[in-house]
Formats: sequence, structure tokens, C-alpha cells
Amino acid sequence: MNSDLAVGLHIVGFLTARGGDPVTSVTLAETYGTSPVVIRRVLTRLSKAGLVETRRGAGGGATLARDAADCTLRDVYDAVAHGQSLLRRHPGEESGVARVLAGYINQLYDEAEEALLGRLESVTVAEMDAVVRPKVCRAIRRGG
Amino acid sequence: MNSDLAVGLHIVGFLTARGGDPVTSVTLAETYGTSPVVIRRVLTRLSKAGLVETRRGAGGGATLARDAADCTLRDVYDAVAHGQSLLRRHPGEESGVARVLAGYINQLYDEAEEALLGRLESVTVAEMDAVVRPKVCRAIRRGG
DNA sequence: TGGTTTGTTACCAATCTGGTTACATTGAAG
DNA sequence: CTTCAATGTAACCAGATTGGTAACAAACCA
Repeated sequence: MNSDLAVGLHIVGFLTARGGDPVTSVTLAETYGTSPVVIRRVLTRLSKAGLVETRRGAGGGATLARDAADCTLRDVYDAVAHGQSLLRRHPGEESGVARVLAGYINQLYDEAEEALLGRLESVTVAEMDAVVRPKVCRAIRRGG
Repeated sequence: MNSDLAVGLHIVGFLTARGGDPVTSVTLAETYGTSPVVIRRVLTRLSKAGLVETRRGAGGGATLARDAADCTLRDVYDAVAHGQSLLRRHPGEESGVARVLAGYINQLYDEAEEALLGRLESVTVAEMDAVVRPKVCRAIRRGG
């Protein structure tokens, strides 16, 4: 699930920068540097979560379904992370000693994850866009 | 690097519980549920970091090199995590747009990781042992 | 000298990950 | 109503990562 969050943030960021007109998975794939299918896999999740809308057929593509100022990075995370957490947990089937220890460690991980999620919740897509977009423009102007 | 931290914590925890006498990698492997080689790989790191001492030959094994109250979970983490971080970063060779975004995300990850490391730093091995050991004993008594 | 244990390398199977191919489905436009 | 453009989805693949195994050298003790 690693890059899914990055892809998801790229999508909502790009759609924000594009104002209202639909963007195709091909465009998103090219700008991110991946394949359209990967984009669409994430796009489907974002769509089911109500963050974006997609339209098939000619002139179709994806658009933001919400105001970018009304959508936090955690919303994107929740849409994209289907159950899996950022920090890999320890598998559960160990017995005795190892199990107790795994429980202890996982508890520490939970705290850390909560902290991260809280941080993601404190940033809106609009704010992210405001930080990222100028840098992207500068990078493009330099020909990167 | 996932399970290395768990293994490392198991090692120092077990050594703490054992008071001072040396414990072999075979014993540590059996109690954790892995192979001696895996244990020794981690043991080597802990040893190089000065957290444990190992002795070869008959009657050898590993012992704590420090007071358990003087050793934090972060010390174990630092010894065990050779450069790799808990949260997988995004690879760096992407160009333009994706690179800027990756930088942004990695920055958020850094904050989260700092939070986790701070938490690990706030717990000593002795404290962990105090929490974990009774649970382990109970689990063993139940025959788990 | 022989047995015990760590240190280290090389290799293997399983899993994860991201990518690709292929195709069905939907929609717009002529 | 046909054609083209786009999403939705499943099946499969190659590379990386992971934890484990086998093998053996090195150290240490009796």
C-alpha cells in the first residue's frame, strides 16, 4: 500500500491544480510517472469514497467531488488504505513469548500511527496544493 | 527490517529477565520462534552498538552490556535499523512533479517517525520488561 | 583435541509490489 | 448505430524484499 497514498495525493493535487475540467488517467499517469491502470486502481477507491468523480467515454476523466479546502490528506489516506496500515504490523500467529511482545510493539506503533493520521488530518488538499504547486512549476521551468 | 526490531527487543528483554547469565542464540530462537541465524544477525548489531556482549564457545552466549534501566527502546532501534526507516520512503529517481510530491510526503513521514522515535526513547528496557514479563509468565502458565 | 557457540556467507521459497495485457463497459459524437 | 475515447477490473509477470536454511570458518573452553 506504500505508493498508493502518494498516487492518491498526486491525483487530488493535480485535479485541484486543474480547476474543474476532467483529467484522464493517462495524463495523471504521465505526470506521475506510472501506468494508467495503477492510477485507475487508486481512482476507483477515491471515487467510492466520494472524493472524486469519474466519467467514462470521450471527454471523460476525473474531477474533484469536493472543495479542496474541505478535504484533508487523511480523507485521502482513509480512501486509499483499505485496512492496511503504514507501519507493518507483526503477524499474529506466534505463541507465548513472541505474541506478548508483538502486542507490546504494536501498541507503540498504534500511537505513532495515530500521530501521523492526526498530522494528515490537519492539512487540507488546498493547503498541500499551495505548497507543492509552486515547486512543481519551478521544477518544470527548469526542465526537470 | 520489520521484524528485526521485534527480535532485538525480544533479545534485550530476555537477557534482562535472565539476570546476568549468558543466553545462547538457540534459546533465544526457540523462545521467539525463529532460527538461531536470524537471532545472531540481530545479535551482531546489538553487540557492535555496545548493547550486549557475546562470548563464543562452550558456556558462551549473550549478556546485557548495560543496565536495563539505562537502555531505551530507541537504543535498540538505532542499533538494529541500519539506515532503513520504519515507514518506507518513496524512491527518489522520479522526475518533476512526482519528485516534489514525494518530498512533501516524506517530510510528513519524517515527522511521524520522529514522534515514534521519541516514544521509543521514553521507555527503558527495564520498563518494558516490567510490563511484558508478567504477561509472558501468565501466558506460559496457561500453556500458550 | 574435541565439543560448543558465535560470525558470516550463500542460497531458497514465499510474499509483496508495481506494472502490463486484455477485455468488458460506458459514454459522446458523428 | 457505429466508432472512438475513456474508465473498471481481472489475470498474470518480473523484480524486490523477507525470513529461513545450510554450510562452514573462527573463537573459546575443558
